[in-house]
Amino acid sequence: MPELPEVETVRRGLQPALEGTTIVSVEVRRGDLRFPLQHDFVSRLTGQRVVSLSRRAKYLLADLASQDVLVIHLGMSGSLRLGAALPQGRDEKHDHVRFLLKGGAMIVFNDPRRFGAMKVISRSRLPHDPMLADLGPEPLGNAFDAASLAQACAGKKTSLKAALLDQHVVAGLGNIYVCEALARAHLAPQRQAAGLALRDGKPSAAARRLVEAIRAVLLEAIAAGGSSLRDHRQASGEPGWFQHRFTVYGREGEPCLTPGCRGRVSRMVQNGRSSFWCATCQK
DNA sequence: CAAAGTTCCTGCGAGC
DNA sequence: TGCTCGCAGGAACTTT
Repeated sequence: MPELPEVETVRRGLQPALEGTTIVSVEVRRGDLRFPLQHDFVSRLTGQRVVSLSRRAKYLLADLASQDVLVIHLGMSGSLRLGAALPQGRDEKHDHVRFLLKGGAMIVFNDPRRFGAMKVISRSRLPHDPMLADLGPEPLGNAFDAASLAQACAGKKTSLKAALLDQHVVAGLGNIYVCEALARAHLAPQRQAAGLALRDGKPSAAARRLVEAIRAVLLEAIAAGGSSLRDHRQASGEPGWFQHRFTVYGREGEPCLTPGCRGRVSRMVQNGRSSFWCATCQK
């Protein structure tokens, strides 16, 4: 499941092949992704030079010389791979879009569940596009700190878990990294989000711990090439390695890894999603 | 308005 | 062994 670290890993893998290169042709094998590809998707990309490849939350943004931007979201099971080799367990039938680049390289969008999305948007309209307009701050950016997180959670009646999954609060986290960040911050997922709110104008210690935990877990995961459960691969085809460093995700019944804690990892369902946590050290 | 529920889709693993 | 079934989940959309 590509969350921010997985998307960033893909971005770094593709950047050298893509930046400064021209898209020679685009082959659409299945255009019915999360929503259908635009009618002029191919024509707006063909012959265009890619100026840069960047990322916003879980979105990849390929800036084109034409002032258009190709926006890509990998959804649940999407991947972008470089070259022709098919990753293990992948079927060519899920290769939905192939980009042939000048020089002969190819980038392939593969997505069994077709929850992914692609769209070409003019650069000037990008900030107003519904996909990106309402996203919260980048968790690794300067705008995200304990005060802003507390502000975003103020008055929320939902759980902390639900708030962190809400892309308006902070953009780029998914189920795995929310579980991991809460474990590191020793905060229970079912805690009220509003409990992080400012106290006497200052962010709570919990908010500060949480921001640091989010940052740390994302940076470590990026350094490890992301997490590969079923789907994610680095652009090279290599799996990421961070799944071996999960402290709670997928570890129901196993011992808590917090030093000195004798608890075990529990699982519960919140808003239809699994939360893994240690009831002993997450309060 | 906010929050919870539903939906999209397919592969996989558990259980019979 | 081979089948069915439930689960996984991001985000848009619908309902409460």
